[in-house]
Amino acid sequence: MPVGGRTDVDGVSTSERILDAALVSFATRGYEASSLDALAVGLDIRKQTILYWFPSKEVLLEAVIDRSAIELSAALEASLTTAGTGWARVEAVVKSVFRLAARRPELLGLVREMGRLGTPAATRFVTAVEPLVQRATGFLEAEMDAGHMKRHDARLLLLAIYSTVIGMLTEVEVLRAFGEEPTARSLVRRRNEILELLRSALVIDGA
Amino acid sequence: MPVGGRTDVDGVSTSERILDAALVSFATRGYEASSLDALAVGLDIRKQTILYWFPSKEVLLEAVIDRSAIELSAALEASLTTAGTGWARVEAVVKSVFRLAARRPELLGLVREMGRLGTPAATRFVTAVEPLVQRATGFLEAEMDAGHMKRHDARLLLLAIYSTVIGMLTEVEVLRAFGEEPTARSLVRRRNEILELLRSALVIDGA
DNA sequence: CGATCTGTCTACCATATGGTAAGTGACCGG
DNA sequence: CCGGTCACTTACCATATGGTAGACAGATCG
Repeated sequence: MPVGGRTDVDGVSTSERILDAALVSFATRGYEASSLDALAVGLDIRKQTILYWFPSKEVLLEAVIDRSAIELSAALEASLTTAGTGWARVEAVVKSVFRLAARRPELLGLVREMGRLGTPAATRFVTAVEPLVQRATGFLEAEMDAGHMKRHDARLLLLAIYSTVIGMLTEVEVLRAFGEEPTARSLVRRRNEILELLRSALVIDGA
Repeated sequence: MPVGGRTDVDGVSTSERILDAALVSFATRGYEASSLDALAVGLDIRKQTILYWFPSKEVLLEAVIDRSAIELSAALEASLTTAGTGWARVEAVVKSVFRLAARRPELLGLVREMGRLGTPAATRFVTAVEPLVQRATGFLEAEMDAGHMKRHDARLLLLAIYSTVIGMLTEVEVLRAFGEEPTARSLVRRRNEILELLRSALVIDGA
């Protein structure tokens, strides 16, 4: 899985450009529905160039997953580490996910695609992201033990938070049905609604 | 879109069997990734039989969408109509969605697939389901006005509820990452967690 | 009985797919 | 200046895809 190659004129190597395009396509159209031919055309490249860097479509998928898992983990680890305690920290993390969604929606889209690709692709991703889940549940449990938050099953709570955030970020068509246009303004409103929901579920009144 | 045909030995017409199989495939593998050939093999039928009932793959998709929208709407309208007021009603609806998810997970899966298929397929679905959204928001707003529930933006609240429920029901792989196996027992635990979350967000203490 | 209609089938086809084999030109160390 | 590697290419190929054309058997009906 060479992530190298000569840096192109615009400063991005071909293999990197391929990864970028593949991520977007896998995340929006789905892995099976994405074709190497279409990818190549979009990049103004011959299909064989793709197969030169990534000897098969499956290897390309793995490379996309690995890179995305790293990027995702990095962004979340960062926001999990910084900021205060208790509710402030939860708020910070949610906000950072929304920022990520605005900047690189494909990353969130890929997470959703994971469900479709069974073993081993999904396992690969799950394994890569699991430490993050551990950290997050650990944090939530500690805060609950310390009495800073209402008691919940930490793992299920995290799953619920995840579902809500990802759903409100990625279900564009459903959004339309609910009369929400996918604009930046709407994004902020959705973020605030989520935060309000979580607040009432987590914050202990009079603290 | 003939939904007729001679009723087969087992009491199910061929066109209906095709619709069933197509729904499952579209919902789990995705529309583009589903092939008529594979569908036919699974049904022990020749591909041309599919194309006899549904003259093209796209028409088949539309038929699947229409039928699913009807079934979905029926299930939800029912639970929206019955049961008490305020929180009890919200609880009833959520529970009915979980029941539906246990019985026919493909229906929920198809909803998620909608995001991928742009116009006109998604529009078709959105249009069919919109009245339901209207009813639901109307109900929520009335309850808030009557002071039975904490105030929220009804549409955004509904979107959040939807996201959480659908996410916790369909993201099997993410579930695995969170250490939740997709068993019936786990389903109940997830349902209860969601209900608890919504309770704290909606119920007015001491009412 | 013969004509027609209905449901399913066999026989094809153009195109798209992932992938193999074998080049081609630029650059680079000796 | 020359052999070799690197990045990318053209030339193919077997298979799978959605779809067309038309045959065939059984039911229906005048």
